Amino acid sequence: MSGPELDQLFHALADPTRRAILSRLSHAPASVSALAEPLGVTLTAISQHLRVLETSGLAATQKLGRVRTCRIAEPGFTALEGWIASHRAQWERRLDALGDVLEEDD
Amino acid sequence: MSGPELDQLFHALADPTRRAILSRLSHAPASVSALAEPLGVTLTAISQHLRVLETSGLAATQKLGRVRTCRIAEPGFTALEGWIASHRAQWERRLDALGDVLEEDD
DNA sequence: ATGATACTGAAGTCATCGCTTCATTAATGG
DNA sequence: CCATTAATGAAGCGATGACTTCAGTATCAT
Repeated sequence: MSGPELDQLFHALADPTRRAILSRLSHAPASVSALAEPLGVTLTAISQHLRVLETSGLAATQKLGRVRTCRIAEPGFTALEGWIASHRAQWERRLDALGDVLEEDD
Repeated sequence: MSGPELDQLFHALADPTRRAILSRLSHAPASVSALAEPLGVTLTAISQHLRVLETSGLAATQKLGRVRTCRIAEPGFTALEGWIASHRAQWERRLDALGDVLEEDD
């Protein structure tokens, strides 16, 4: 889970169209055309988004004939949860420590 | 947890300098100067990063005198974990379904 | 008051992003 | 074989991103 990989991962998730694609794929696999149809963008745009999702490990695709079938992939989500898990402990300790200080507020 | 908020959140996390800031702050609060020192960038750059982190709910700052003290904030991380939690079930169901199909691979 | 310290605002630069159009390749169906 | 369909490559465009420098504003110490 190196730095550039995390850059790619979070960057991939930062775009609403890509998150919509992921949401769609988490329901069922789909072709590029099927993904494009409800999103109001070009096939080309979807292809580009898919490349981003693929290199960040969030989606995987497979071309059979002229149809590319896209689905959710594991490595991206594993990396995401791994990063959060590796920081959660410190966050919670820090946020608890803040709670002690913030008793004058609110 | 609306769309634009998620955009901001993931965008904030996509930058290595900002993640370094968060990592530092998850250890202890720090001033802007203290954050800048080990990162090899300008004070101005840190100020700009802090604005991003603050609007995405990942950090909070407070200026006393001429020193701005920065610390981890809760809403950002809550939103992050909330988003993941709301998708994990479908992902896992999907990835399990893939496992059944991927017996020809690897 | 004076000078140093801690930061912020404005403006500019260079790279990257998301998207489009146009052209092309490749597979499929009549 | 020919037309349609599915997708990709190339190139360009407007917008945004990360960063810098330079100039300013407060605050603090002496």
